[in-house]
Amino acid sequence: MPRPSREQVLAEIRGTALRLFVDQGFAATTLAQIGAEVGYSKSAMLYHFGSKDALLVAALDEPLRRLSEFLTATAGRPALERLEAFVDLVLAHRHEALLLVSQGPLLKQLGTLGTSPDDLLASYLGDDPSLARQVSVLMTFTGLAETAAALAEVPAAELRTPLLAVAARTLDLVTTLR
Amino acid sequence: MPRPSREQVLAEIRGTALRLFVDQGFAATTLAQIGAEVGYSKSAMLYHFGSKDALLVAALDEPLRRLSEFLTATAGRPALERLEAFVDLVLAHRHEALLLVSQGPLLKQLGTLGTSPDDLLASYLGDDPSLARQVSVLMTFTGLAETAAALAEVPAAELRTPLLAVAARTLDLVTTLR
DNA sequence: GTTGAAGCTGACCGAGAGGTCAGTAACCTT
DNA sequence: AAGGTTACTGACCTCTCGGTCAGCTTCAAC
Repeated sequence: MPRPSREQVLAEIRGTALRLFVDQGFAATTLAQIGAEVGYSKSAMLYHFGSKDALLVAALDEPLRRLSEFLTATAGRPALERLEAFVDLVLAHRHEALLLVSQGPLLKQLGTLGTSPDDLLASYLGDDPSLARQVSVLMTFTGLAETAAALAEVPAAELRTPLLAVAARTLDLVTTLR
Repeated sequence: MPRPSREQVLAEIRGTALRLFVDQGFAATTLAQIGAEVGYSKSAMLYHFGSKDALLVAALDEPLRRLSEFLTATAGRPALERLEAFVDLVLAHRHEALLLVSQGPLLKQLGTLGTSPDDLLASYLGDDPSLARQVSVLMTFTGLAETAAALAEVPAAELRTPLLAVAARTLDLVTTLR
């Protein structure tokens, strides 16, 4: 069989690294461990990404861009429709979502990221940055990510409906639903 | 001035360790760093607790007991009253709450804890372990902890009302509210 | 066939981690 | 005053980590 292209290899490394960072934490994850899971040596990780920090940044870059694009693309949509798309996005990328909400301090001290989680929150807040609204959005955002990750064994198709119903309540969109 | 009692010193170490574990992650936190913050050496941490893992267990023991006691004590109460007390508990111990929800894998591989987070969830679930109910409770539990921690600069008195309102919606207790 | 770049490895290095241990100072107890 | 326990330190050990480097193989270009 043909050996995989460079971008395929890099993508696999990024994905594996991200998963391990989420499961064990960034500091507790070893370059050698990441390498072993994808069938390469620790040196190969450093050859491709230069440093462990750079690997984290690279692994976060795509999810962050996808999320950022989603937020701008759905900025004008009706709230419920937007939420629906957001739930699907979280379900499709549970690991990434969890990392973004649960590793706040780590991401802040990293600095070199294009978009910060705070920007994303502000983008969802829209024109109402009241404390009540902040709490609603934060509860939804973090709750969705944590819950989808905690119920990792439940398939997305099964999890989608209850997740959407609860999130709609949290955001006070129930009247729209009924 | 009289030098602090043994239990005072131990409690201060546990509290500082817990805060650093939450802020930086367990693996990224150093015994020397914990020691420096409380004015002792790394060796003193090991003298008092024996190992870094044992310090984590010791630091988690009291919060877990408090939470466990709360759950059994309020098991029979009306849902809204129970939620109110729970919000107050989370607000009073934001660091502990965040550690419990965000470091799931770490706690599991620890093993030596008296009560596991899963037990606590089951205790709140009561007699309805349906997926919809699980999602509701998980969203509330994790969302509250993450949100209270994310808005660390907002005082508890100010955060209490919006937090309670949103959590009540998430748990579908709004009719009770109105 | 030669050349040179790309991909990757394994040996190595320095730093920093948790943990051990002998020793010391302060404090009871008798 | 003496003895013993408690609290704590600093030197040291060992291990593991991220990172560097020289060198090996593969393969495309010419």
